[in-house]
Amino acid sequence: MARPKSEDKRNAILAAAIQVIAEQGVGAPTAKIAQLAGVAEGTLFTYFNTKDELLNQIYLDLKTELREAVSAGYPKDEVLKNRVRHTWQAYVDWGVKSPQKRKVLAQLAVSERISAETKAATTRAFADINAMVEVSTGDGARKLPPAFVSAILSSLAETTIEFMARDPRQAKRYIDSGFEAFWNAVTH
Amino acid sequence: MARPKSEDKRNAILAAAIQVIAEQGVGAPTAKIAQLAGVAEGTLFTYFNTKDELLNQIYLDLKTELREAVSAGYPKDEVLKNRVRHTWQAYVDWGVKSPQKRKVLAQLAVSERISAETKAATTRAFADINAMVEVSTGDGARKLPPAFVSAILSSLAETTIEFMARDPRQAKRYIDSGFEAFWNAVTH
Amino acid sequence: MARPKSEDKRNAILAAAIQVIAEQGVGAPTAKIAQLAGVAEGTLFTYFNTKDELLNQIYLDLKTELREAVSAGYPKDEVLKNRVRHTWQAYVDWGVKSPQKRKVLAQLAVSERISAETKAATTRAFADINAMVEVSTGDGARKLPPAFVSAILSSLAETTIEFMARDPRQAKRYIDSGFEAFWNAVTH
Amino acid sequence: MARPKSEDKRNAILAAAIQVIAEQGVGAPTAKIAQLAGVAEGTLFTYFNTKDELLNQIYLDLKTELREAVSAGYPKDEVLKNRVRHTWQAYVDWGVKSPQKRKVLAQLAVSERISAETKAATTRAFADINAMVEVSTGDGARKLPPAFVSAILSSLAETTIEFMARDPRQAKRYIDSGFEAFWNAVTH
DNA sequence: AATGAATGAGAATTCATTCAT
DNA sequence: AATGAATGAATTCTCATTCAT
Repeated sequence: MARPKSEDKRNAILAAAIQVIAEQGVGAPTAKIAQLAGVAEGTLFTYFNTKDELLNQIYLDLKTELREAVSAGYPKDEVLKNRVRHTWQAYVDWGVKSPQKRKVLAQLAVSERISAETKAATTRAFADINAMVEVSTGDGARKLPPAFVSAILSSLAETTIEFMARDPRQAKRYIDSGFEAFWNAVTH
Repeated sequence: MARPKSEDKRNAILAAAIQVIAEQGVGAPTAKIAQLAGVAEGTLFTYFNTKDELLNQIYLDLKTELREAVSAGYPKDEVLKNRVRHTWQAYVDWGVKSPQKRKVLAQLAVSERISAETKAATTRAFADINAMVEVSTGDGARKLPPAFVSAILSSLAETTIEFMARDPRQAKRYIDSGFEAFWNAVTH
Repeated sequence: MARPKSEDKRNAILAAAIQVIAEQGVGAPTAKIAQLAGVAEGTLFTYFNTKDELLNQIYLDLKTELREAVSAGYPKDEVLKNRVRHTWQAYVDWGVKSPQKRKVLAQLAVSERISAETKAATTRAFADINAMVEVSTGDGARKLPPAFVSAILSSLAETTIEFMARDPRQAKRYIDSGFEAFWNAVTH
Repeated sequence: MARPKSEDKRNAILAAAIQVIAEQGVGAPTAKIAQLAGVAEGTLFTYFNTKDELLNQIYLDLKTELREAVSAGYPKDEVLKNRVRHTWQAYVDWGVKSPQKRKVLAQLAVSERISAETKAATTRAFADINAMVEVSTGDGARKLPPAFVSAILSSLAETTIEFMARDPRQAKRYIDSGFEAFWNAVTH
């Protein structure tokens, strides 16, 4: 059996697309992506039927990667705040480490080319994170909807990452202050 | 001396561009913008030399509009928390009222077509808001850089706006919770 | 009576057109010509109905100017060779002095925008020069058609002008050698 | 490995361009060229990156073709005058046979779109012809620079070709008279 | 008559996608 | 499956000319 399509090539295309889109935006030509991936222009289309399909796949992949980064090593036996802090740390670490991927995700998120279906799929994928967050913060007096808490975490983490990138010497300060801000935001 | 350039036409082009870009993204054709504005394709270019110039102008305009919305009616004699709350309210109100403009701003912000100069100009324009925020929150124990506080305000407001749009019946709840979250984030 | 149209403006447009076309070719925009002439874009068209009309006028003007330069001061009492030499000298002098006009004439001559009528008119205008040339060289043994002799004069003069422009220090040598070449070409 | 670029198509584009430019000038649309060549509009640009590149290639090709026409069958064992006559004849024959190519060459020569590099390349290519001319005429009393002699040959040949085209019945007479004129011009 | 904004038909490219090899 | 040439619709911008002022 087996599909002779090479997983390597597929990955090369995805990686090349991320790089080129980070530099040139969503309008980056498929030809340039193929070139950087080391495959022919037409080959790209044997792996992805359309450019939109490629774009959606990237979105999905990056969201999944982030989700996994955030989930990995979750210290389920630590006290509440430490567990949340772990999530925070993982999110920010991933963002700092992957500026291109972050940029691409931002571009795709606002582009009109990510289908509702793709968005729904990522939402589903993040459901367990939401759940975790719910547990984490759910016993406070004020009840914030878990999706809202998640969104706050994301947006504060993104903001924090940006300031860390802009001023790397203060990175430690930002990541700590950012977390305290988040913690206070959702627990008080 | 011939007919003067019409401020109306210029505004029509800007408005049309915002609408079309909100729908189709930054790649929206100038032809469609002109059509919606009710002018000939070529006319667009008597008001804006290039599409990029138009895009930068829109970015500047929208940022300015937001800034003014946020500044208007600032209750300088109120107690601290009320003043900040006013800013919050104004930001969120503007966002809720202007979903297209918000979308366009998001697209432009991540696009590669906004020049460094334009970005610098908006940063300068927002300087006084940062200053205001600094006063507002500056006497707390933890000192967050005012630009960071501003950024937190923006990101939490954006998040709040999105949830309000998604679930309008809970709008009041979100705007209040969002503010409390922000307030706790930056004052504790 | 009187046409309030300003002869000055008309001339300014013609002069500007020559300059701009010398630099940018026949495709030079009328807007740029108008600008250099110091008139509005539309004004150009009150003096010349179409761009082609302007082009044809320039062609006619320059040909006339050349013809007049060549005719002026014709020493009809000199011996044959001196009379011809005078013509030669006048042609070359004009060309050396008017590189832009020469360039424009060359561009227009090969362009498809000069009407047959315009060409015929210049041919007519040059008829007396041909006649003069005929007299000049007509008593030789070999009879070359006078139009051919004229054309040979032009082409050798053009060639000479080019070499003079390219290597101004040898200018004197070229103009003399060029004339001898022409004289030998048509009299032997 | 996919279909290779077709030399035929490339040549068809060049030929079509020559024809269309001869008719409409250098401003002829690439779309029309492509159409006449029987290829899609976009295909033209897989063979030539820009219109200017196409134009420069045509210039180079035509100059080369002329050079080869002039060099072919050079009778190096004939007496001096016969050798020069052969060159003359070849030049004029080519011109008479290729009115469109001649026209295009004339248009390109005065257009601003032929790069200095391209011009230099053609000058180099013609160096051996100049050399040949130098030998041919170099033992005369008056020494004309060989480049000047070459230029005189070209310009007289062009003039001759024009008169032959205008009055084909006298063609033989013109080509002979033209040659004698040239010969006398440069040897006396 | 003078002005310069308005017009819209092109113009040269670009680019996702198809298809012959 | 892989290649890259071929396609032609779409895009931004230009420009001669018209027209309101």
